[in-house]
Amino acid sequence: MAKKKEEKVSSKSKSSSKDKKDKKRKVQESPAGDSPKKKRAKKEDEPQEHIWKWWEEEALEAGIKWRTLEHKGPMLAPEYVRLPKHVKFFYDGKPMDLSEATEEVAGFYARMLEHEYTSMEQFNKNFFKDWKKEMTSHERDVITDLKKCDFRRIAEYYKDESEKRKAMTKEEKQALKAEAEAIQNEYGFCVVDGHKQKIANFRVEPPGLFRGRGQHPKMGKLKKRIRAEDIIINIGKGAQVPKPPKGKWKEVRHDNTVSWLASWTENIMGNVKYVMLNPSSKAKSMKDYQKYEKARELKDHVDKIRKNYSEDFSAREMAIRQRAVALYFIDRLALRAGNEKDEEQADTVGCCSLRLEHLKLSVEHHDEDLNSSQQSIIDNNNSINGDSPLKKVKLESGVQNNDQQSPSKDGQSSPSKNKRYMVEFDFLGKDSIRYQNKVAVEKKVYKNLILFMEGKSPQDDLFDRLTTAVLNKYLNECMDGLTAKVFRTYNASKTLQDELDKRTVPKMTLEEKMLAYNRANRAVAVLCNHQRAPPKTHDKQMENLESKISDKEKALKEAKKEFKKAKKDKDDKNKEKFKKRVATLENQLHKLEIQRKDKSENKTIALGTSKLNYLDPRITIAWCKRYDVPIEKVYNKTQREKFLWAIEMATPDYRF
DNA sequence: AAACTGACTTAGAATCCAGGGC
DNA sequence: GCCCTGGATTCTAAGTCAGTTT
Repeated sequence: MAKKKEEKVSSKSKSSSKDKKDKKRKVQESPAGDSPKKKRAKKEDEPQEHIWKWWEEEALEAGIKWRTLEHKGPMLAPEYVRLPKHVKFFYDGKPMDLSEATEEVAGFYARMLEHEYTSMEQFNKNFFKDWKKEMTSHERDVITDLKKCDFRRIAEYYKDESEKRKAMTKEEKQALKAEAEAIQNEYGFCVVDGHKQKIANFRVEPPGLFRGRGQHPKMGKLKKRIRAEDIIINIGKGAQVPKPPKGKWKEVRHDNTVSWLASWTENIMGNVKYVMLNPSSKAKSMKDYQKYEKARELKDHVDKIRKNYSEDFSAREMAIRQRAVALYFIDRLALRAGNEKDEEQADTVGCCSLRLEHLKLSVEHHDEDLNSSQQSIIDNNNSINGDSPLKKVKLESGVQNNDQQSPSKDGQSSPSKNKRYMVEFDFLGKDSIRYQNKVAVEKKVYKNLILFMEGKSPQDDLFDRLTTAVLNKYLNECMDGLTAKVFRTYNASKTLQDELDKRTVPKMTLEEKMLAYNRANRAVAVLCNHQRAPPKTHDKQMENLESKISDKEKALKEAKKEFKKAKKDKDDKNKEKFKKRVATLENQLHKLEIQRKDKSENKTIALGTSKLNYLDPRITIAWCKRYDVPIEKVYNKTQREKFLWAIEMATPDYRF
């Protein structure tokens, strides 16, 4: 199947690039194909009418993002529709009519009533304060206590509405779908340098209550409605400027050094928000490609860089030692750079912003025992070219690096003592995701950490002489364009490549190959600490699987019995029959068991983020081609669109 | 050199929806 | 044919990092 796609996209024709008007349509791909158009009613086939083979074109000059740009502007959020008269808000037990603005904001809160946000003090405090600002002076006089507010009727109303939507007839749903499609076609695309490109987010964010992650000081604040007057349109000089549905744009500009189509400033954090292109677009794809090329470039420099920072562990200047140790963490543990943050944001950290309270040091005295080194860093570091990232040590909760960990055999150790210098990290990182990891580090690193901590309090910065700017400036001297985040990309992709090499054997079944792939992917997700809340249904899902498995086991047992019986009876016909059945059942059971492993190992690990942002897609595609795994097995439609450039470029022997 | 601003990538949760099992 | 589950998609917050301003 992967074949078909290849042909469609294939660019063997050197002539290339002028095939702009390439009208070739999926529908007529194979006149011989015996499935004419019976699938009409089905979802329209992949709409690749035209593929922009930008990789065969000459690049635009540095800093220029486009030559021409046309679009219809963003779609504004629908106007607020008032509640029916009978849907009442109650204050202190009594129904109360609200002004339009007050009612709208009440509705935002009502819709979140089920959510635990509404039980958080900070959220309620912020909400109430902002809500009051929307009230008339009369309302403000009456409504003085959030606890006396009863939003339940409003919440019910919205719930009913969404139930109604779900219960609509087929025709109604169809109509709605058609409408959505029309909107997508109208606003969802733009034209860049003559090529139609999909837009990622053509709808401006609707008003609502701000939901920060973690302990966000601004949670619950009112996110204001964005009007045309707030929006800057960026568009080609010659292009027709879209008309706002109401009012005027804040500004129309023609800046081809940026890639966004529209922008506005959001009122909570004061950040600029942008309308940008979809990942499948040339602009995004090319950046993606360059990102991985940059990471590959690091391969040629990383040995030197590691040697340098190891030497810098003993530098005279404290700032340099700090830089070295921070870099060591970034490199070996795939930590993020860690910019400073202010009090207006959740308290989270990355490498450079670590505080003393985020790490604990300890020395462990181990009997000489090579087995126990399975997850320590030491073996990596002590060997001259230990070049794989440090693995996590299992802490209380984590789902860890799965199968083949040979349990270390205690006891048979020699009496010689072996000191291990341990650092235990525990901090909240991006999105307030907890990073917990205990690793053995080099002695020099350990001694430096003690030095950096001397005379400080827990809330003080570990690296007080270091900022991300300083670090990145240094990195840029090591290699052109090198920054802290390149290490994450590099280590992630390298890990995938190594793990796939290690885990795949040609004779594996497709399912086994997929398990191997997922495990390789998982190793990366663990490295990068990509977590997710365990799906609410996880336990039930596991139960379901278990019962399927035990059913299958029963059936298998039964079949085996029958087989034996037939054999004894010399009943050749049945013998054959049950032999076959046993084989299929065994096969099915095996698949189920693989599924079980996969699912349970995935409980709290999110594979998507690394797949989408850290793993050079060419590694995956080459693996697919080499081991005859259909690309559809690893990448869904959206992902195939995003990685089209890689599908096109990667040969079976591609290596990161 | 610190603070600020802007542009862009990376992130997990929420919501949507299709297709497999009954 | 209907319902439920789980993957796909959407959403937007939260990072990184460079350039500019103070």
